[in-house]
Amino acid sequence: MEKKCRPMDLDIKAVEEKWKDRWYEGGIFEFKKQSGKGLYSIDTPPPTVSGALHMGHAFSYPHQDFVARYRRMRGYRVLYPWGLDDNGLPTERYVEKVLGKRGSRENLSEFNAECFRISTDLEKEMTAMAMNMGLSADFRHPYRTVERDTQRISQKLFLDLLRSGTAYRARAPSYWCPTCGTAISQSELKNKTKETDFVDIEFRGDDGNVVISTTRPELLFACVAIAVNPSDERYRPVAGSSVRVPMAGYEVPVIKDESVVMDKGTGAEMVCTFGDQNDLEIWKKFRLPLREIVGEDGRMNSQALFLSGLRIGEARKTIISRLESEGYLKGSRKIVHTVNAHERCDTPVEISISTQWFVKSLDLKEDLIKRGREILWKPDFMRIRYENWVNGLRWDWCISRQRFYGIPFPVWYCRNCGSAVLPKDEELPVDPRLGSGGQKCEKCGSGDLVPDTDVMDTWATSSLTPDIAMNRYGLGEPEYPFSCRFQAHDIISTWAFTTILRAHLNHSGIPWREISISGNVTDPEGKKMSKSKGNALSPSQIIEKYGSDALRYWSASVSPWEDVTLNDQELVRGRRLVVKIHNVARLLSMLADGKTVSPSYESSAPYDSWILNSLKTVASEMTSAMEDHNFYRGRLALDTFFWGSYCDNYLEILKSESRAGKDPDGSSLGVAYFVFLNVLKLYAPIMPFITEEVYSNLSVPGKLDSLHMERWPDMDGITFRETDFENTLKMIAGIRSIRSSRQIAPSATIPRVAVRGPEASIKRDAGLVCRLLKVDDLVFAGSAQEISVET
RNA sequence: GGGCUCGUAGUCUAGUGGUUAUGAUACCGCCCUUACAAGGCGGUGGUCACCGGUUCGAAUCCGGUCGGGCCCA
Repeated sequence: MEKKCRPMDLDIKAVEEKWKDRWYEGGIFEFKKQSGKGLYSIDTPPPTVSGALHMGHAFSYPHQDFVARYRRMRGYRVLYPWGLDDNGLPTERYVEKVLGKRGSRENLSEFNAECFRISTDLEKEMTAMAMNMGLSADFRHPYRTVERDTQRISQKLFLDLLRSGTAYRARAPSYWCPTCGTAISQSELKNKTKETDFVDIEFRGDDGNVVISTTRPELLFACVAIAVNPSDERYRPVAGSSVRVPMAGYEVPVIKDESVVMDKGTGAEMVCTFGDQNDLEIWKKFRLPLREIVGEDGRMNSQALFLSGLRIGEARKTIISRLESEGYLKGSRKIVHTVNAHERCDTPVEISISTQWFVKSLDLKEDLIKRGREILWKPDFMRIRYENWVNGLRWDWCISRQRFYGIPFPVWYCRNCGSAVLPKDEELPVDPRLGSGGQKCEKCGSGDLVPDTDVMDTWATSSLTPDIAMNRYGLGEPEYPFSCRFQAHDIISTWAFTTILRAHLNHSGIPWREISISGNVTDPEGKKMSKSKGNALSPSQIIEKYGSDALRYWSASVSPWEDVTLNDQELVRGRRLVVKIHNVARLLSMLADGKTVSPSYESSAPYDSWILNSLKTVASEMTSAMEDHNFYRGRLALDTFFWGSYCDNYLEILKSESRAGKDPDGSSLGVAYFVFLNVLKLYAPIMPFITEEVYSNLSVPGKLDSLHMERWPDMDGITFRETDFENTLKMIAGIRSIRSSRQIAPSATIPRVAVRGPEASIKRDAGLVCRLLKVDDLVFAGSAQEISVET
């Protein structure tokens, strides 16, 4: 069935385009450095430059913007930076995908130039999308994590860590991704469930044999011990003896350790360097020797005997068949288990020994938890997740990556004496890979230097976003810490953690006074939205269909830390609200009949007192919701007030009274304008476009260039006349209900209505109700506490 | 397996011990009414996941079970 549509005189898209251009070209959201109090600084998440902005951004970015706009209206100087995270593995992999080739050290400058060019193009798109969302960030002064300034800061703060001894270079175990050919950190891992062979291998010894179970038979020649549980009776005879590694001709001890699970496989396991985290723990605890058999390229090396040169998967097949033919294989079954994989490429990671840069964090657990508690977490339970992560740390933070496109380590090594050679701070940034710049070794004076060829982990730089933003906007240590960090809960263990760590190490403080956590976006089935699942919608599709204000309205449809479902209910409602606000403005201007109206709250009419007091309540609810970052709570209260009270009742009454000549001096119209102007201000942070448009057309004196420069409504100091109007509203509802159930058309009059209830209210507003609802005769039918209506 | 968290009409959601559980959306009925049919008015729709406990009283507090999400092993 087709709906009849009146032509719409509101072009939402054109309105949004118009204001976007004016705001950003007029630079009204530019940060102006000033001394004095009242700075509100936001540490924003610079999106990773590895693809377009997605619904996760569209959900959480408006939250920062609500707060930025709210704080601005409260008179704060708001620092709301716009940054892009465009160095490191994610961008590099994106570029490799676009170009269809791999980066390499041979043509480093060329490859990095390509990375820069391609990411610059993508960043233009990303910034345009952020503007489409109506963010009030300072887009004129964006920062990039790959630019020279950032490199200088990142290198400088790294050198500070080096000089204070909290950054160190060591040959130590770290996670290694064979596909990306680089070390990675604990936080870059993800779980992957995998079906694999769980095989039993016999180790023979003079004091008896042991059959172990393993999922990593290809690491047989990296075996350095057999471990059994101390309370396992089955292995009492062999515990403490030595057994021979099959086909390898060397012996390993049978050791006892509580960590061995007795009912997993045969209850005996082989300890390899390194099959998993547990191997590493046992290796450290028993000071076992090291046998490295997997090379950096993911192939087995010469220590792996006849497996040499094979990839891990091939080596596994080969060793299983050899063990079988030689009679060492005692059993095999398929199991599904979880392995650690690299989040960027899905490859199961290895643990291997290599020389890497680390930042101390294991020794700092207590300090880091203390720092976490100095910060106000919104909501507080997210702090628990942070503390769980800190308590569960098992590695210092490995920050070096054997990749190309990133911030280089500002370090050379003297070929003569081996000591590290560092640049002076004023020489930064440097790229040692491109030459030495004439440095000499301080110890021996040699100029024969080799560069450090690694680049920093992307988090090593994005953990410095407050420092980067301060530098960009000309602020310094007095402005540290920032007021608030906004980020999603899935990166508490990466971004929040590393930023708190760097603040502790580099500033001996906290990075921000508050952290505000947001949730993820799920599809209507509750699944996390992601490109790989094919369930992702793009923000531009949503904006195209519903408008940016509606998108923002949706993003205020749950508590921000909750995961939100993308369904169209709130988007539909948001767009309707845009239209509604527009139409209210039209009605008011019709009632004003071309005149300028001074908003005022001087009126003695009961309905005016009622709406003014309701406004005061809703304004204070909205304020407290904004302070708590619970935007939905505020939005809900405002919706109910605006649509339910103001539009559906107050304006209907005003219209009817005004036409009946009951507002001769226009004092009620002044109240209507006063309330509407305040509604616009209260909606302004959430729906900046339509409110700005309507404000700009409103015929009231004393307007500013932009609604967003107005002061936030604060009515605590105003006392409005108290009048009971609830009974009148109940009369109206009762009569409307009668009209509807008897199917009386709006244009038809009702001859007679009888009302019971409080006499004073009924008699006072009988005329108003009759005019509003086309009732000829409203009679008082007797006193009662509650209003009841009959014909 | 552990930590955190969520579970309320078809769908989304409000509600931190007290009337008959809040709105929205969807659906149904009436209506183009001089702001608004992208609308108005009215209405149907709920075992507040389940089990037990505390209490005069529980969606709410406590314990357990089941199911979803995130993080970790």
